[in-house]
Parts: sequence; C-alpha cells; structure tokens
Amino acid sequence: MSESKKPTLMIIDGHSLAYRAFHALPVDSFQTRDGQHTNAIHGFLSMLLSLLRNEKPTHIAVAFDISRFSFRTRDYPEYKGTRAITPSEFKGQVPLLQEALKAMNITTLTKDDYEADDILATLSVRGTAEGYDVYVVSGDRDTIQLVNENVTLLYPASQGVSALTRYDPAKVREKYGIAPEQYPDIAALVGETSDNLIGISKVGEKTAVKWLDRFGSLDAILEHADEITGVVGANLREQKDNAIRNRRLNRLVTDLDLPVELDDLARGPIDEDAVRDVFGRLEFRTLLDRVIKIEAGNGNGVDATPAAAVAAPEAPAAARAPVERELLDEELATWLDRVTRAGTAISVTVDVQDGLPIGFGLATATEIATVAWQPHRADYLPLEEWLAGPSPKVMHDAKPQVKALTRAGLPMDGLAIDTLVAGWLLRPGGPDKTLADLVKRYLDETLPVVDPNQLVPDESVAGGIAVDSWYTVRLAATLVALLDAGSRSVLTDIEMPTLMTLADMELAGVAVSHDELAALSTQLGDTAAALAAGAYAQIGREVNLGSPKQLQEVLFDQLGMPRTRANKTGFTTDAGALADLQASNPHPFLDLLLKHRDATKLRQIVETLDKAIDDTGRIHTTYVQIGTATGRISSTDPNLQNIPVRTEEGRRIRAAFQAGPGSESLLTADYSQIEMRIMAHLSEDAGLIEAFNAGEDLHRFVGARVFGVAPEDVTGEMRNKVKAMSYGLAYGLSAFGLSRQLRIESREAKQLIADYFARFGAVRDYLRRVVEQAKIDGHTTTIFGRRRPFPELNSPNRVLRDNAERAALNAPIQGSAADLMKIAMNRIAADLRDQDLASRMMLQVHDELIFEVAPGEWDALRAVVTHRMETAAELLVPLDVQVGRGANWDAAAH
DNA sequence: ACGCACACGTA
DNA sequence: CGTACGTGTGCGTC
Repeated sequence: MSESKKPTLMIIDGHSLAYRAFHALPVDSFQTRDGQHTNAIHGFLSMLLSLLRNEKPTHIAVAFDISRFSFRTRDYPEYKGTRAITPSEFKGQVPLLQEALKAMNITTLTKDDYEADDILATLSVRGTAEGYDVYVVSGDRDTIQLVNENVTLLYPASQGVSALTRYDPAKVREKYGIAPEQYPDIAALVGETSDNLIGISKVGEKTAVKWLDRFGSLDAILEHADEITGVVGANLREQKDNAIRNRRLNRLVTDLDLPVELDDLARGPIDEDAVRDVFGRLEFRTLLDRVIKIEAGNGNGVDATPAAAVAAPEAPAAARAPVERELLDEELATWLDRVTRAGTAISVTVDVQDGLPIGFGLATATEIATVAWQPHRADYLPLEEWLAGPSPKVMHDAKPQVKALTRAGLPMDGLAIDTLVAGWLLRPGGPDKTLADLVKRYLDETLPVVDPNQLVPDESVAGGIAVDSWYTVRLAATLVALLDAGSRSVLTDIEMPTLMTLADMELAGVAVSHDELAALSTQLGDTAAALAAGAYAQIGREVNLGSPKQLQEVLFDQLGMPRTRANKTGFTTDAGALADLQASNPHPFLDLLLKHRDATKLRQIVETLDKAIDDTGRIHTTYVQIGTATGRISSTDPNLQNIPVRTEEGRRIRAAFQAGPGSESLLTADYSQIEMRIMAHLSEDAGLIEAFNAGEDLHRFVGARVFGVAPEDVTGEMRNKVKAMSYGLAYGLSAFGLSRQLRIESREAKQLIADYFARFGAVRDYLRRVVEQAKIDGHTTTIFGRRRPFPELNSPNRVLRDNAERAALNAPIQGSAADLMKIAMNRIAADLRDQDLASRMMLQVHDELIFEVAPGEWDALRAVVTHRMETAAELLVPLDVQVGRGANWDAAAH
C-alpha cells in the first residue's frame, strides 16, 4: 500500500541544471584560491543534496550533452543556433562536476549524437515499464512530454535552481491547459525561441491550445488547416512546414541503446575519500558536511537528522541578488571609493519619478546598494562627483535616466554600456525591449519585479532598482562577450555618445507655434467639412469617408466602378488606386474624396502636434535609439520624422516649427544623396564615383550615360526615369516594380535596367555580392561594423527569402548612412560644448539636422555643422551638405 | 480595452 | 513584386 515500497528513479539533466546554477550564482563569489570557478558545481550539488534528502530516490543518474551537435543539428543546422556560446568559465566546471558525482557514486551518462533529454526520455520510459516512480529533473520544457501518472517533472523555478516546480499531469493541465503528451504539439506551433525553432506567426499558447482542443492533435490541425479562418489560418497554411519540422525535432528519443541497466543505477555508498578529495579541491566545506550527513542517513537506516522528516524547504541558495543595503552619509563615499579602486564595473539605476531623480540603485556583481537622493544635500556630493566623472557606468535604458539627472542639475559622464542598446546591437529588430526580456534571454533568469499594487512589499521578491542594477551589471558582461569587435566599437564609439546627444536634443525640444497650428486646424476642418458635404451630395447619402469598408460599397456597388487591387478586406481604396479610377472612370466623388483625405490627414497631424506642445511652447519628441533594424533612430510621441513636406499645405505645418525665443533663426543641414554616395563608395563603381566627383546634377549625369546623350540633352522624362531607378536600386527594385512606378511597359523597364547596369555594372555586382556574403555570414555589416542578422536568407520559403534579400541589400546602405549621421551629430555636439556655443541641435530626420541658432552664432554654427557632416567619414566620394537658414523649418529649407 | 488592417506621412 | 519607420482611424474581438 505504501508508495515508498515502490523504487524511485531520479534522472537529472546535468548540463541544463548546472548551466542554470552558473547564471543564478555570482561567478565572482565562487572561486577557489587558485581561481577555479565553482558556482555551477556548487549550485548543482546544493540542489542535488536537497533532492536526495527530500525525494529519497533509490536509483539515480545524471545525463550530460556531449556537444551542441546532435542528430537534430544535422537535420536542421539552425537548431539551437541562437544559443550564446558557452562561457569558458562554465565549460571548465563540467568535468569537475562529473568527478564529484563519480565520487558520490552517481552514474553519469552521455550518448554520442543525442541530447541529454533523449537519455532522460529513454530512462523514464524504461523506469515506468519496470514499475518505478520516476522523477525527471530538467530545465528543458521539452521534457514536459514525459510526464504521466508515474513520471513527475521537477522544473527549476524562474529564479534559478533553489526552487523546483513539480509537474504532474494535473499541474501540466493547470499551467498549459493540455495533457503532457500534447505539449510538443503546442510547442511545435508556437515555436521555441531558445532552440531557434520558429513557429507559426501570430500563434501563441492560447491559439495553439484552442486549436488542439478543437481538432485533437497537430496532425489533425494541419489536416483541417483550411477550416481555420483569418490571418492565423493563412499563416498556418503558409508556415505549416515549420510546425512539422518543430514537431520532428522536439520528439524525444525513448529507445536509446544505453550501456546501463536500471539496477546499475541503484544508490550505493559514496567513496568518502574521493569525495573529501574533490570537495577539498573545490573548497566546499559546508557541502562536504551535508554529503557526509546524508550518506550517514542513507547508509545504515538511522536517520541522523529527524528534522529532515519534516521536509523543511531548503533555504534559498544564492540564486538571488546579494542582500541590499542602504548607503548613508560617509558610507556612500567609502563604498564608491572602494569599489572604484577595485576596478570592478558599477551599474547604476536612477529611480526616476515625474522626470526627476529620487534615488539610486548601485551594484557590482557581488554587492548591491540603494541611495536616496534629494537636491542640495552635501551628503550626496561623492555620488554626484562620481556621476559627473569619467568612471565607467553600466546602465540599462540610460536615456530617460540621463535626462532626469540633467533636469536636476546633475550632469553625467562615463556611460560605458547601456545593456538595452547592447542587446539591440546583437539583435536589431529583435523583441527584447526591457531589462526583463534581456535577463530572460541572456541570463536565462527571471527578473524579479515588485508588484506596485502591493501595499506591503513582498519580502520574498527581491526587486527594485538596486536589484535591477545587479542584473544589469551581470547582463553587461554577457552581452559584451557576445558582441564581435566591430559591434563593440559601434556600441562604444557611436551609440553611447549618440545616447547622450539624443538626451540633450529631447530636452531641448523644438518651438512650435500653437497659434499657427490652431488656425491651420480650423481652416483644414472647414475645408474637410465642405469636401465631405460635396462628396455626400454626389452619392446622395452620408457615409464615413474614413471607412475603407463603406467606401468600397460606394465605389464598387453603388457607383459600379471597376474593382481595384485586392487586399485582405476586399479592394484597396488607397490614393494610387483612386487616381487610377479617376483616370479611367472620372467621377466628381473621387476627386472630392481624395481632397477630403488630404485635408483630414493634415488636420490630424496638426492636432497631434498641437496637443504635444508643452507650456513653454515646445515639443519634445522621444527618439527611440533601438527603434529600427538598420541603425536608424526613430521618433515617437510625437513622431517628428514624418512632418509633411511634399505639398504646399503640408509645408504650412513645417512653417509652424520656429526659431524659439532668444534664438535668431533655424539652421537646417542635410546630406544630399547620401545613400547613392554610400553605394558609390561600397560598390567602387567608377562611373558613379565620377558622377559625384564631377559635381554636376547626379541624375542628369547618370541619365546622359544611360541614354547615351550629352548631359544638356537629358530631358526631364529621362531624368525622372533614372532618378527612380537610382533610388529604387538600394531597395531591391524589380523590373515589375519599376514599370509600375513609372507607368511604363515592363519591357521598357527591363531595358532601362539593362542600360543602367551596362554603364554602372559594379553597382549590380556589389548588390549581388552583399546578398551572397550575407547568406554566408548570416548577417550584413555597415562600413562602421554594425551588423544585422538575416536568418531568413536561407529560408526555403521564397516570399520570406526574397523579402530578406531586399532588406539585406538595403541594410548596409541605410545603416552606413545612419552611422555617418550619428558620428556627425556626436562631433557637432562635442564642438558646441567645447566652443561654448549656445546654439542647440534639436531634430534629426535621418539625413537632415535642425538647429536653433543662438544670436551671433550663425557663422560659427554653420562652420561646425558643415565641417563635421562633410568629414564624418572618408569615402571614395565627397559628402555634400546643404545648409539653409530661416525663421521657421519651411523657410530654412533650401 | 485591445489587436489588426488600412491608409499615409517621412527619409 | 522597393527599404526603414509611427500614428490615427475603423472595426472586429475580447
């Protein structure tokens, strides 16, 4: 009757748990006198001893991976391809751990060409067959499939290895809503980031479970894929190969040929001498005592520790941050002095409230501390001096913190690493937007967060700014190790200075006239209302002109117009299609609708801008430094990088951006044809280089070559054609696209491309080369070393691959231009400081900068700006900068 | 309240 | 079937 009569088999995934321990425990705090790191061994053994004491297995084995290569990587080379390289501090600990296990008489198992998980699966099946209670201990979610009435999974809690969650079938159902054996079907659909298995787009756990409930299995889901509606259904049909592959790879092998029988795994007496020897070398005194004690309890049946029967949970090991202390008065100076002298990296997190600092979290890898801060208090002087000095600071998402410090009159210097930016350089366009995201991905831990709704802080959750700092400083080390030299120099030489520059620009803001915007809004509103009334009169009823759905009814049903290009919800009503309709089926409604669209769109922009004006009459955008995959910055809240310029009406909005009080004018400076110049440089095309060195109109020069006429004989039409071609090149334009844009026959477009490349062949060679090299490297690289990964270049899905190819040929061009501009901005900002100029950089629109000119500084500012922009890099062609001056943004354009 | 699709502004 | 973004609206879903 008693369950304890049944033998208990415990099978542990050694690599996965040791690796978790490695990240959970500070590596610096666990080393022997001669420098051997031991944190992974310590964490693993500590957990093992708890398991032995609490679960009392009669049989036990620990499985290890032999290498990162297995039959799965042969099947799918990208399998686990995104895993960070194993740190050397970890690798060295594995053999020592195996030695310690041997001394404890615990069998370790490996199997060539398979993973530890497969060993776990095989033993778990055998154990069940032979009547064992089985415990599987693993940090790999794939092992959930092994759970059943006889098999329990012990899975490390997010924090590290000190707490294990017990998964029996009921627990699996509670957590995932499915039976354990269904888990691989879910995982196959959703994908598994840590294994680099991409699932079905837009399908998360919820959707996958819903489908599984409806159809019963992955196979059935795929069979009935046609019955699933909407975008996810389409994605499923398109990407079903992903799911099939994932399912193939996440199926664990249960019939491995292993060199042991279960009987061989019975626990036997430890080799006490060997244990003393190994533990002695590892300098594990406390652990040695625990091993001996457990052995005593195990060996003769006399339990020397009755308390163990109560099964008090193991005290949490150091899987969490060091104990936090608050630094007061002179402690602060002493602490900073000691830590700075030791040369260890310091992370600081500024507690920002309402845009101002109210406290600080400080951390090294082994210590964390908090400091409350109030203005004008002498006790904080050491901290303020440290902040203002060059001592290297490690931060996460530093920009808002730097801004808060600046507002409080605390300048900061010495920003060494922002982990948010470093993570972005590793995976630009990736999903990691927060500290928690990065901690999860790179440390494989869960960032503790204090629940802000909790009135009484939960003491068991060690969260807060000091803990954030501790995670940040550990993260920084991992990220820097993962960055290649080029990316590291981009981080240090370009991005960190840019962060400081952007902080100043955001604080400066730009003066915008509310009066002008208000007048414009009223006028546009009136225009829109009149246009709408006219449009309604034309169709004899009122519809919502902003609703594409209703417009489709009007155009195609009521007015009987020919159908336009299809989109997901029917037929497009975009401006291009409406213009085509107007040409083929003229109708007053179309014209009124288009004009109404223009007016309402502009009014919407005006309204958004007006709302963003603060009480000093300025708009402060937020630049998102990690906002793009190419290296550009983006702008939000409001976006000041898409202010209209092409139409007369639109330029009236620009005119509302003005030189603020106390300044004499605005200065705009932009790079002319920056991307074409970069293409000339990268391709080394002699013709294109000559075009830029000749100094005449680029498109006229190119047109003359392409059409074989003298430059003065290049017609406007010829010029337009080559202009479209030149711009399209860097985007991967096709003959089809070119013919559509220029509204010419595709035969003519093909001929134009042929003629173009006949004269500028090196450009074509370069664009091909970029893609080929990216396929080999897996990434593109800018002139300055910025990388963008392109895993989809080798995708079997042609749409995905073609899209990736176009993005890949564009990335070095757009990215190098972005690098250039950032370098120029940083140097200009430095010059403004060094020369004590009061003029301020305010806006950046990718290839354009806008400054507010302080009285009397025009000449000095113009000189600095043009010089720094022209010399940001030495290319094979000159960099041309156009400068304009005016009372507002529109007038300052040239 | 939220997410998606559309449409459209910029370089 | 041309790259890179952000925002507002409508509309279906929650």
